[in-house]
Amino acid sequence: MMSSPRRPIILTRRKRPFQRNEADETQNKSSTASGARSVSASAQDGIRVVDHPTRPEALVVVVPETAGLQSVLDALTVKRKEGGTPGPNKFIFLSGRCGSDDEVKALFQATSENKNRPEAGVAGNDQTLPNSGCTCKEKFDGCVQLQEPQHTEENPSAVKGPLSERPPYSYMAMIQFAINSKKNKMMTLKEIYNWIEDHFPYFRNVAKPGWKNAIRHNLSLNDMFIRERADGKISYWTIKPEENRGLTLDQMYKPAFDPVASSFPQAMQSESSVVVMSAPVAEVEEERVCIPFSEPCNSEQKEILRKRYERISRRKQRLVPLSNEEPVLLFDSSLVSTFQEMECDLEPRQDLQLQSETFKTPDKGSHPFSSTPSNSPEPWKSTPLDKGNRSVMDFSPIRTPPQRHEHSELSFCSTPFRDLPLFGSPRELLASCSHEQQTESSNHSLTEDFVLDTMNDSLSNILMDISFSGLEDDDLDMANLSWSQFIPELKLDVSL
Amino acid sequence: MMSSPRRPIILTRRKRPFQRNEADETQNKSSTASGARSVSASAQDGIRVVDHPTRPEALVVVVPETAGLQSVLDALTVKRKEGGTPGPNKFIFLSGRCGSDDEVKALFQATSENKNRPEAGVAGNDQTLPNSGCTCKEKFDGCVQLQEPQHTEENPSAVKGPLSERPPYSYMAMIQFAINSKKNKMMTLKEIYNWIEDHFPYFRNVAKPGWKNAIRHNLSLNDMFIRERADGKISYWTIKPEENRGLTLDQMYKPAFDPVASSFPQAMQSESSVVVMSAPVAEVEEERVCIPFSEPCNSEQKEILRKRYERISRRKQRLVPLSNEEPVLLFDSSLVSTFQEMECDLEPRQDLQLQSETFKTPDKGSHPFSSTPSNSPEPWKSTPLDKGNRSVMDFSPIRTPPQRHEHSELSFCSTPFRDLPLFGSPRELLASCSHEQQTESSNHSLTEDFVLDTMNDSLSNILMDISFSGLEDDDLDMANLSWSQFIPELKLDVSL
DNA sequence: CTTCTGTTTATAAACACCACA
DNA sequence: GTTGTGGTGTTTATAAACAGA
Ligand SMILES: [Mg+2]
Ligand SMILES: [Mg+2]
Repeated sequence: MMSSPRRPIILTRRKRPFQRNEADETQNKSSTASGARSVSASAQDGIRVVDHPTRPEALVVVVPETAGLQSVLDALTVKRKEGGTPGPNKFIFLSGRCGSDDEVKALFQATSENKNRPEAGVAGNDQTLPNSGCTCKEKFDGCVQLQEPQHTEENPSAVKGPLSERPPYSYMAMIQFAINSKKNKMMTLKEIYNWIEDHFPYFRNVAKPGWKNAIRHNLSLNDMFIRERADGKISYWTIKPEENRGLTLDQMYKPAFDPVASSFPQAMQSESSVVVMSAPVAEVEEERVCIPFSEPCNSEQKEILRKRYERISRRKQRLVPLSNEEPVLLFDSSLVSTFQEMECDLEPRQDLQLQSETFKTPDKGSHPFSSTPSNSPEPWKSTPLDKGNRSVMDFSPIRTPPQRHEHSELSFCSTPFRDLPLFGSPRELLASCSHEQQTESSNHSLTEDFVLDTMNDSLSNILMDISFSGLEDDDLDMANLSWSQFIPELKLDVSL
Repeated sequence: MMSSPRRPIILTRRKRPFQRNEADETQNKSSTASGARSVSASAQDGIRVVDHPTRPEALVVVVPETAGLQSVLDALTVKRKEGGTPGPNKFIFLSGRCGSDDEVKALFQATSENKNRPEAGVAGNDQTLPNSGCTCKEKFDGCVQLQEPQHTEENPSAVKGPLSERPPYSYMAMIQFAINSKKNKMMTLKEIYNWIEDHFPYFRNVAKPGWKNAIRHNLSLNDMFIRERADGKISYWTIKPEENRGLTLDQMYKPAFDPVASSFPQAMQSESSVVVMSAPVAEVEEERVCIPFSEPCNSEQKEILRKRYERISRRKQRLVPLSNEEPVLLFDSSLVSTFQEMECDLEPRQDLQLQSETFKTPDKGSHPFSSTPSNSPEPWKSTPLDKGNRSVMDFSPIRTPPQRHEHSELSFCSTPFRDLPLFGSPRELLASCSHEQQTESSNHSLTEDFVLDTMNDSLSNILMDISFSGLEDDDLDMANLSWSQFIPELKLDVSL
């Protein structure tokens, strides 16, 4: 029934194209009119740059595998000249053959439309936030919360497909989803409960009440979740900004049984690769977040990338791909091979057997011979062929090596994207990018970093957040930093 | 049967004097001849300074409650003049009325005699350490491992009283005991297993094999335990030096059923207080480890001390005293009242009831109403009157606020006491001690720090380790730093 | 007094990784 | 060389006790 206790298993590599079910174009109801500029695809070397349908600060870049990095930069430069000054600062790269621009936009419309749900219709608990002395800015568009479509009371049973299947996300992941869904990135415990119950009815309907204990346990135990007390009595849970990957539920791809996310166009489900990465929100000076591209990479380069990965992620154990009914996010296999040796040989999976009873209740067996309690020494009753049931999503907090400050005090009015700019200028980004290497082998190109940082988020989620403070929407005084000025510099560094 | 999962419950406040059983003076077999100097008690104001029976670097200072700090310093100065140059640098303070000097020495003989057990007689696994390319110094006397009395094969059944009662120590504590028992403060996993099995036969005899899983789990999860790989294949587990409290099993007081530790003189079991604290081994510059004395302390001072405690200890939740069959370490109640409001009103404890079945097997109940699974909403089947079953020992790692370095590389030949001196000079100690305060209320005296740092180790274990590098036994070139020169400075600072 | 929130430990489990047979 | 295999290490889940508001 319940899946195994260990579940970093989030986004898994898929083997075949999805079994696409039909009810697709039914929910194209999202905000195509709100922030969507027109699709302006500048076809250079087959590259197409498409506005994100709902997020004006984001661009979707469709890159064929044959296209070089130079072409991408050119295309972005052209696109930059078309747009206004506070242009997009987030880039979602799709590598591989994709359908039309509308299909690309529909792709992100579907996933960014976050489960139409009344955000404040549950119990009225959420009103505590805007009223309790919090003077946050009301409109902040750099954040993730794109929904609020004022659907009052849809059928909450349609939120998840089977209505009560346990989501494939760990508690740590779900808490991050919940907190990152708020503008100010802070939630009370009760709000977290409600968010999870609303988005995953499993916990409201079938889970034992102990799941709330588990939530509290995770909040306390994980260093990335910190409690901040307002002057009043209520305390909010936040995510350490320097460890926040900005993960949100809408970044996750929902498998076919999800009626909302299943509207992927068929053409994209075969060979495309979606690479979306959330950069850490706080200051990141040592490790760079770069565009992932598949470049050939020899073994020692792999080793360098592996070590670099270990510096960035707190995770000590590598993640590996695969599974079928877990949520899947498509990506190009050539990206994987640089870090994990292409273990895509998944067996046909004789599914069932004791499928529904693999969860072993504790205290039952008292296996007297193995120190790991479940390593049943009788091999005939082991769970059949769990190989292949692997994943690649890394929800672990970001490791920030020096850990300079013990975490800032409670700052209510801060939107992390604004108060904690990644860099003061594009030149700072590039300087730190090449500065990092010069101690050891200083001759590997920038594209290696791309691949590396792909590994950092386990090849699944790379949203490049350049997000200079000078380019923020309301800091237009500094916005004369030309975006196209940034592109040639990057080009220069790469060609070196 | 098994006690509750949550067990920071280590050293508990006791209510009445112990039921002292008789087999006491039988094991005075320890190394009185080895490093024991003669008892030289300099009675000033009733203070007696006694050499530690087995540890030449340590002094036992018996301080009546009426004695002032000045008297202690005078007594230590006198004692210093008697000894040689590399004099003792560890001080164990006994406050309260104690017996004769021999009784005092017998006290520490009994407890420091660490469970006579052949250290290499189990399976031969321990030989990996001295042979595997480790070039550690063979003789290091600043460490804890005092046993090795070459008792080949005593009855291992006599190690613990009931032969298979679960020890009251958490896994984290036991791992610290194990690792700190080694000279070089590093152990392989197998060595840790063996040490625990040898010292607590419960795990060899009655525990389910899952306890080894728990050990590994603790090693991995706790940041204070770090794995260091030699160039070879074996990997050692160590304790982050800056978080190591130096806890050892022989610092713990064993209750009466323990035949070894039960040899406390009767006179000391009534009103004495043992205060032993291990200073962190690594560099500690912000927070001072000071002598605990009971000084009157008003409420705002308490608040300062409480906040300071929170800076030092990683523990977020206060510890509270009490229990009866748990190991007990005596301490003066006036020390407690400064931090924890003297909650010594323990009920008479109607002991049994479902005493032997309080451990609830998971998955049994499915309590559908409380998010903490065991909060059985039926109050009639709750465990009876657990109030009073409290403790005060803090095994949590020491919090080092800035966390400057990511932990040094694997240094095999280092003995932490030598390589990581606490201070370069006594003056540095005092400077940092008074330097710490000057930001806020700079007028509270040094004795407040004493009380505070008592709180840090939960009023139970304070071993003052002054341990200047210049006073180390083989660095005699710098040893002309007079010890008596240090004492007046401290005196000056205190009287200020 | 209870309930909710928060902290800490214990235990089971899955699985990754690796030395070694 | 490959290939299991068992020991070691990491991570998550769950139950539980208990502190504190
Ligand atoms: Mg936390
Ligand atoms: Mg660890």
